[in-house]
Amino acid sequence: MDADLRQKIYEYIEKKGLRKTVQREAIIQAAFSTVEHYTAEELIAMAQRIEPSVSRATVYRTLPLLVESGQLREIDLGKDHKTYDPNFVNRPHHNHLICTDCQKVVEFEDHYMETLEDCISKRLGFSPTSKSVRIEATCDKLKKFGACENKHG
Amino acid sequence: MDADLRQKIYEYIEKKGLRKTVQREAIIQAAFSTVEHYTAEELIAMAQRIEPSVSRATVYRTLPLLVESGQLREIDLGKDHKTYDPNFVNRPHHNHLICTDCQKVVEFEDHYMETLEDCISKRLGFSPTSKSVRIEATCDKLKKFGACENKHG
DNA sequence: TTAAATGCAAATTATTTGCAGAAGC
DNA sequence: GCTTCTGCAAATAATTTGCATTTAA
Repeated sequence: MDADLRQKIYEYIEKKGLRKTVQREAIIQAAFSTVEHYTAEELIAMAQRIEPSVSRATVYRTLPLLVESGQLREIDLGKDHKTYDPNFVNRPHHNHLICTDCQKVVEFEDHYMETLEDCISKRLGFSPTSKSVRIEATCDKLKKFGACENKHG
Repeated sequence: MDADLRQKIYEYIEKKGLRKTVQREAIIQAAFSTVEHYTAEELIAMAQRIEPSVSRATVYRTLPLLVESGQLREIDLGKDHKTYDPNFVNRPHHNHLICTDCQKVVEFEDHYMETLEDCISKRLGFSPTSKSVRIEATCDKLKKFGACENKHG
């Protein structure tokens, strides 16, 4: 886990007058031990592997902290649950493309979109704080070869 | 309500071998009687004003039909419920900006984004089927004048 | 010491579903 | 007449919360 990231989180926790607990420690450890997206439920499992006393409630209470601190991003992939993305610290401007064939999520960066976002917001009289771009798309491989990497069945 | 839109929906219903019922009729009527975004719950109320026998279950069962038919769009505004947008037929390429001060949703169109979407998808080996761009932003008016149109309190 | 954090289990909220009766074709 | 639809009420699933207890500072 990135030392700088850890420091930023603890700075945030301290600034807020919050406390350092073994459960939080484990959740933070787990939250940034991967570059994969995960759900709250998955994070519970990951954190419990580090510290079995971590409960569902504490994870659900800690997730908003990590998001507020700016180190973790909550993204919407069109599912009925929230998804968390630990990669925004390293790549703050990336977006997501979701394959409608295999549900795979591909991250991509595009700097024109940043510029556009600024233009649009200014044109409308706003200052952008965050954006989310989600593109759903079909896999060209599937169409050509009848197969898609992750496609089941 | 747009006659063409109505026709397209009924074409879809017929093509699917589905039936025309008073409840569906009322829900369709309600769904396209406004240009405002609405939630499922709000649509229930609107439809019941037209036909009191409309139930929650039927609205929830009809919404996916309207979305599949391509006449209604399900959008995500970062709330814990789905939002429906009846304006995509007229403005298929619009996106949404959400004011973090007053929660107002501003629709905007940008054709560069369309182009970008195509480029990005092709670059990655996909064909886009739908995109959603959501920008969250603070209101410049609020910053300058300490007021934001819809801001409460 | 004292305010904050925890686990548990119950509550909440949006949405879905099973079923028996009603209605379209 | 045979399905499809419907309303109802119960089920589901993700997330939140109240409370008694524990723990960090």
